[in-house]
Amino acid sequence: MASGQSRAERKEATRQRLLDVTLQLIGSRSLDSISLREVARAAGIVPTAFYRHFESMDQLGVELVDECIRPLRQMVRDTRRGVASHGDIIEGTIQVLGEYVAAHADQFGFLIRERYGGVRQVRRAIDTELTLFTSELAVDLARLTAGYDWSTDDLEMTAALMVGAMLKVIIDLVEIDVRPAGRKAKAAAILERGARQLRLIALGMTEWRSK
Amino acid sequence: MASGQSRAERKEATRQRLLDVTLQLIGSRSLDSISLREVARAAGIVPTAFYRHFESMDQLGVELVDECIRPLRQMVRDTRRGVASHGDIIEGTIQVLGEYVAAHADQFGFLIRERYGGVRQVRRAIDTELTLFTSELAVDLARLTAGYDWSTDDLEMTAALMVGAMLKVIIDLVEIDVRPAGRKAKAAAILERGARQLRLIALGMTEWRSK
DNA sequence: ACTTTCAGTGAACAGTCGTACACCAACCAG
DNA sequence: CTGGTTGGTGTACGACTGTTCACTGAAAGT
Repeated sequence: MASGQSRAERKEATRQRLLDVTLQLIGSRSLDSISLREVARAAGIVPTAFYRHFESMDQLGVELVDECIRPLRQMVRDTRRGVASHGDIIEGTIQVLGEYVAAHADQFGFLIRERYGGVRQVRRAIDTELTLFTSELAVDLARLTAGYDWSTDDLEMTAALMVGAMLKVIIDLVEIDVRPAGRKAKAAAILERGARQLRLIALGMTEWRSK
Repeated sequence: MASGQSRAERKEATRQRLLDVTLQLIGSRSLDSISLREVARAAGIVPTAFYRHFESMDQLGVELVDECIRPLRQMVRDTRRGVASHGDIIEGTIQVLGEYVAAHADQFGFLIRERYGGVRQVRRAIDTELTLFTSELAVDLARLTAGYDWSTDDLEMTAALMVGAMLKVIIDLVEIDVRPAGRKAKAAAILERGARQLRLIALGMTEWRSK
């Protein structure tokens, strides 16, 4: 352990280590089945030193959500950019989705597992982000349906349906990702199915009229 | 505690009590954050007596899934019956859904929370049931799309999309159900949104052609 | 150079946990 | 009536938990 760092840097390093080992320790268990001592042990510090960085495991959980959601935000941004250049919106979205989930399987696994099972604060943090995601998609849809005067309610419900479908794709991807026997083929099938579901919805949109 | 029962009946009674208190103890926590001792305490027996009924909390969890899924099966059956008598399939389905979730909020809450966060065996038990549900819907859809020669893949992906949407409805219903401020109105809004999502999908189906 | 700050230490605490074991006493079959 | 079966009891054990407290020593501020 070379130590050519300032004190603040050292602190930030262990803090990050605590977050990292927690994520990796989680594997496929729930956050609140992991003890503070266990995390400290894995991070190579004494239990009491944990409190120099977080006041509880719950708080660590909330900050872990933030960190896991950052790549998700990046994904959304990239998708929107990719959309501008590609002709097929759905194909582009699905492709980006596949890449990001593969690159951040641990983080997505954590988010999925804590979405409903976790502590209230953690659940809330995830839920907020997801709602935000949905509204952003609704805005995009408004652009696409301009001229058909869709109600905001209809836009929101369609966006929610699409986000739900994408979420299911992510979940399925993460679930196969753990044991990589024929991983690529399975992933492709899941993505393809998601794409078809989006197309089906898009097809419905062409016929839909807000009443 | 009047005891005008046979020994077998007494045993079954405490067994059921263990399942009941676990479900009610779960409230909004995860199953594996509940200790064997806690359950025994709530059921009014000594910790060691727990082993006369289940060999571990995990096994109790699996059996609890079975018990919680029974009303779900009933719901599916009722829905299909209701469909035969009603003109509007979607409207009927949604209505039955709303009633069943309201009547079994605890059970559904448990299933939702353990769907991704729980122990492997519990997750598997829930997943199996859900997959079965989807295939049954696919069969129903095959009847409706007869003449348009849909591929089985397309039937399955459409059924999955619909089940996903319904699942989201259930989740939203359970989440508001805990604090009943304006519960009825919110529930109605959620159900209405779910109905519209199903209609949007149905609309897409009329335009879809399997390639 | 001197003092303050503070990330990390190590021992100790009161609890809770799962489980093993010997022990009842009420039921039931013979 | 009798003897085995078996839910349920009570005690005990070692392991692990979150948190307290006084501490150390190197970096940072002056």
